[in-house]
Amino acid sequence: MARSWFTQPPEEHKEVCPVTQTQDIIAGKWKIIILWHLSTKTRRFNELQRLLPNISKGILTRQLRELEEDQMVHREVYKEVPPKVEYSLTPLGKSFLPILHSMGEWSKKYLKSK
Amino acid sequence: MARSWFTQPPEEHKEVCPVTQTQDIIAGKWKIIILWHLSTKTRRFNELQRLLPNISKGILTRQLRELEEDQMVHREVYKEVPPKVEYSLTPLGKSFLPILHSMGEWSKKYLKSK
DNA sequence: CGGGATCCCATTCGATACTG
DNA sequence: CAGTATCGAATGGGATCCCG
Repeated sequence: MARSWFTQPPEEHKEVCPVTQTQDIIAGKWKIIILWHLSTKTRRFNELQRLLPNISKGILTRQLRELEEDQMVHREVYKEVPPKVEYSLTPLGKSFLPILHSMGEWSKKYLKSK
Repeated sequence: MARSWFTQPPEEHKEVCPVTQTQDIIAGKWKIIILWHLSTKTRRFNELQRLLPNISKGILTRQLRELEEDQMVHREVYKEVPPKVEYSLTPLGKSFLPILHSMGEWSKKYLKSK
């Protein structure tokens, strides 16, 4: 889903639904799982890729860049050879963890695992 | 986003991330706003369409059907002429409202409105 | 009134090859 | 190691027409 605006009739009353704003941030296919894996510790790019076995580099990069744009994730580049890049949650990212947690609890409580 | 499974290497350790399961349910472009409009009261099809000015009938129907499949929304058909259909939240749908609310609060608290 | 069926389009995902 | 670039495939949204 694209970053969607919830617009009233054009030009009339543009308004953003706050819940939708939240939704947009975590809407990428892998974003939630990335946040989950970063919730406990800082991780390197390759580490994340191993944790997400079916993701390709390009996609992982894009998802991380978008989370970075939204200031959920911090990217720390070490100028070494070979390169080393570490990803971690920003304060904003950490502040979102309770919601992630409650989504998980809700799922386990109410959704029959299909 | 499609209903995505978080799979370990094929055939090896299929597992569904609970948080992702939750995400999948509300991932449709209009689902959150539909749930929002149903949170206070039962509404008819046309009423929902008026509340969501930029949605087409086909899409609204599809979003509602998917919410119904996921048992978030109940569809009550009155056998009248002209037809009358009412949508309301199921108990499952209602149980989700606190999360919707906390997503909204998080957004308003931490996200600078762009 | 409340849809279903169809077609089209934009976005996103994903595979592959290449690179500092 | 951690990317970038490119391209094709899949998904989901939207418009339009038809129907009981």
